[in-house]
Amino acid sequence: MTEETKSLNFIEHIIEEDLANGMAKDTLRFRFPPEPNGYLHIGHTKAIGISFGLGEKYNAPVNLRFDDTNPAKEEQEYVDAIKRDIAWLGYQWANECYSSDYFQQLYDWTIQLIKDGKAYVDSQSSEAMAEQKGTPTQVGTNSPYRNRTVEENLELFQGMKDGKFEAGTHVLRAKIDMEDPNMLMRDPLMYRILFAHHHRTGNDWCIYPMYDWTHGESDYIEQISHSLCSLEFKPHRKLYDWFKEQIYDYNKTEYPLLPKQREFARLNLSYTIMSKRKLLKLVEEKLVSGWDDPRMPTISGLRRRGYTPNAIKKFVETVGVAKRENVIDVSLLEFCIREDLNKTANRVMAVLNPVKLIITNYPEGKVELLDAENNPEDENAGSHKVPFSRELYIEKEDFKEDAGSKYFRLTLGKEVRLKNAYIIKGENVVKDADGNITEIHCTYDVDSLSGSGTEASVRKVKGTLHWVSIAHAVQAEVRVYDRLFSDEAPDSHKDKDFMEFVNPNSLTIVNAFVEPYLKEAKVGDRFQFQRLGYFCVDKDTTAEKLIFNKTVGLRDTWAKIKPKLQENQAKPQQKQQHQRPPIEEIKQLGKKYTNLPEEKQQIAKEKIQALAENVPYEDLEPLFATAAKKSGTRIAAMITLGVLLKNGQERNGNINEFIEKALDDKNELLVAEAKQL
RNA sequence: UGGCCCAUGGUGUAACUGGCAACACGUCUGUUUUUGGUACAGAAGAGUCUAGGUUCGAGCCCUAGUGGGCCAACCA
Repeated sequence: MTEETKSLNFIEHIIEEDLANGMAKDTLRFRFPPEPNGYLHIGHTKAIGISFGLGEKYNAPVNLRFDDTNPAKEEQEYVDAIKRDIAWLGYQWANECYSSDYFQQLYDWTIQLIKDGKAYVDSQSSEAMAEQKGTPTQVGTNSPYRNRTVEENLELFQGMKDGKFEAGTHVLRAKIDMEDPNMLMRDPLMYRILFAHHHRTGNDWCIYPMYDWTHGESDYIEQISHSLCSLEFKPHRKLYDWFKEQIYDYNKTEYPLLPKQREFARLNLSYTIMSKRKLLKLVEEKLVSGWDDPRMPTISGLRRRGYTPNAIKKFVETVGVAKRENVIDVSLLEFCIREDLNKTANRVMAVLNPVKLIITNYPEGKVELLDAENNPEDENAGSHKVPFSRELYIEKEDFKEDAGSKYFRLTLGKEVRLKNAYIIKGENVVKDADGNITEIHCTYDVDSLSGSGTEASVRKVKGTLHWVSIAHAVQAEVRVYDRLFSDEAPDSHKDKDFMEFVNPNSLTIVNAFVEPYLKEAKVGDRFQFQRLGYFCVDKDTTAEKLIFNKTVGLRDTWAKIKPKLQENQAKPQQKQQHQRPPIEEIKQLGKKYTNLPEEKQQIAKEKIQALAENVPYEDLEPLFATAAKKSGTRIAAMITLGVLLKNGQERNGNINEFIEKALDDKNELLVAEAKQL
């Protein structure tokens, strides 16, 4: 058994506890309840991963339930997209459910509640009701309609259902407690009149149930054991429980299990937004090409960008589940996709920013078909042929006339390897009138062909370049993406709208040259463009035109070195430490002082003494009052005091008292320090 | 002038109350390499928001403070 015991997250702990307390494993059941009012994004992926992941872990069913109680915002397009995305991620739902399927049941229960005096029709304006609701710090007051008779309520509610009233004239409210500190308990709305076409129920209803009433009861009807949602629903839990307890009496034999709502922190990603409303705005204002624009953090966008379900799942697994607000660094997402693609994507060569390279000693008109390994990480990936000739394209970035020793690429008089081909040496350059390099001339070592086994072929050269034969190159459009927002948290600024941070340069279209092998590529195929990054074939590709999306770049150490080299010449600069006051550091050192082994204690003492040089007496004095038992802190204070006294601090009553008290202490270390003073 | 939730390296998540707090990403070194990728080896970086308390012993329990989040849609 090499099974590694992974630590459980808090939700798994809850489930394990429930199981331990006698809950039958086969009653476990979960659900993912999106509202079909937009596309799913990477944040939803966490919720999906949690509930579907739990389903897999416990072999329990997971329902996909569309929370479709607001016909004004919801559309079939979104239902289809949501199903497509979840299926693409590789999850299978047990049942496809719709809250709207429960409208009748919900209605029947509502009649019961009215009869039991637990709900009433209110006929005020929304403004009047809002006023009576109070505020978070102020209790509410009862509606004048709160005590309508059951008969009157029944009749009015029937009228609402029958379409006898205009929208906004009446609502149905639960009768709970207008003084509850939780505002959701102050007679929440259960139904409103809405003359709108519903994507499933058409015009059958003109009253629609509200979220709290619908969601919890949908869970109950489906007998969901654990209803998991994000943190902002925590206050709803009290209402969730209230409704479910009222209903329980009506149907306990049919629906014996009471679901349990638990909340986790939603996922936030740096440099992007996670709000369907805001994403919709980007779509509507055409800042992106649609919900599936590869720059969008939607699942559809990520898919089109070239992300894989595995990478996304790994990502969600890695970020974990907890209750504190978090912002995940995009670098983690990028790590996950690179890790996956590194193992699975075939290597090819493509030049995005070309400059002509002529091998002057290579015969004109000669073409060789060279072997190119598809994937060094996968022995079974095979290889393909790549044509080589006298005139090639290489990246402009890969040549420099005057290069320093840190530059491993092509320069005059030095040798580099052309990937899968020969070793070449830079000879000279041809420039246009403006001084731009138009051609690079080089010579090649005839015996150095990759894989030929000759002595020359195994010579070590500093750099390896990718290239493509001009005569054989296929033109392709490459869409290179930068982050959609320039700010780390675009929607977290009170004073600025997230739209202000939209990066105007998030898309760059490049006309690239790719090796002919790519002519066969199909929409969705993923490749590594050697030395550049991962790319996938976009759905806009036609028979005439190949289009690639850049998924993510390779890790680029050179990109990090380059600016440093320039910087070093520019400025000497000393680095700014984030400084905490020295007394704070002393307190910290002191806290653990007594637990340290002797050797480390000595080091800590020296540190304290050094820090003490910069401690003003006013900072130290409060520490004299440290509780007797916190001897570590007192020792640190004593050491500090020693330094201060040495530096001319005068003794006073407080100081003497502190020393006296220390001399009487049972901690020997403290006594020793005190004696020295 | 309320209620609820949260607080652990730069980021995210762990840690049965018990030995100088672990893992991943990120950062930095080095080795290998026909990708300045990958892989491998290693390093730096927190002493767990603060103050009290309980305990022989607290990141974990209690109290208070501080900081952050959520709650006043006929949205979900």
